[in-house]
Amino acid sequence: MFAEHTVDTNDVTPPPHPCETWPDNGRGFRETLDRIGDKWSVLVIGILSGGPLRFSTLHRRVPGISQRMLTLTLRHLERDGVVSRAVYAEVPPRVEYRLTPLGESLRATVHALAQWVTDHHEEIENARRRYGSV
Amino acid sequence: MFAEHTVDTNDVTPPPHPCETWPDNGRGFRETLDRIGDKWSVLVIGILSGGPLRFSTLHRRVPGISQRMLTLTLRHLERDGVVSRAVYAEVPPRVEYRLTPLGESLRATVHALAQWVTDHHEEIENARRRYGSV
DNA sequence: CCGTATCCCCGTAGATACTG
DNA sequence: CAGTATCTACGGGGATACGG
Repeated sequence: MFAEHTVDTNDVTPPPHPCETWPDNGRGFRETLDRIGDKWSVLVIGILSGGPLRFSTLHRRVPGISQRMLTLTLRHLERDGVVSRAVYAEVPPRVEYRLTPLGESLRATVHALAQWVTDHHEEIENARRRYGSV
Repeated sequence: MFAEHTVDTNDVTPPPHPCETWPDNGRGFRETLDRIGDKWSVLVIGILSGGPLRFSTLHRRVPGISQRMLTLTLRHLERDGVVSRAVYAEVPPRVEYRLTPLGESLRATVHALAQWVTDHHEEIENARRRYGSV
């Protein structure tokens, strides 16, 4: 997938590219990436990686998400096999969401992404200010 | 960041919170994530991680992107300090894009993401089929 | 070759109100 | 509590045509 190419700058030997074996040159990649790369999925996955949570708790922990979007996001993640949904026949009703094994396998990556964003948030802010108004 | 703890089945007792290191409880995270998490950025970053490329080459390598969206994506990445743009006064004109050091620091994460998607693409497809039509 | 400028569509997402 | 239902808007993004 991502091309094999040598960089002229110094000794930057890039780590081996994992994506050479892609069937349709990235379309499938994009398609799947859209699933976990939409507006809320990564955040929800990250929060659920701390353990199972019920709907309302999740709603409180995802800042700014609407009830509707949380529902939709969870449905999509459930459909894609990343999140599982358990309904407990109680009063009051209780629904718990948790990561499936597939979802768990995303933990490290999501955390890495979150870490990067955390580490470089300021840097990006500064770059944007330097760039001026766009 | 996202909590690493294990949760018992009832979440009555407040568990150690994810996102503790974020100033505004995740909003900044989402804000920054939107930048690199839009429709094309991750793909462009991944492809540029193979080395500098000119516009037309990039255009060919990002399957399905329109000229307009490639331009916009590159501008945003440039603004955020992830990509740099070099214009060479030649005939025919040549413009090269490459990752900045900040962009390079994203390489591992982007590749991890790409790897995950590659590894689990099929699995997700299957899950979606099992789930039925939505 | 490397873009900008326009037009326009349609999906995403918010607000609000209502149910099991 | 845990969702649906509906209505609406906003803007992302494609198609196309044109400029440097």
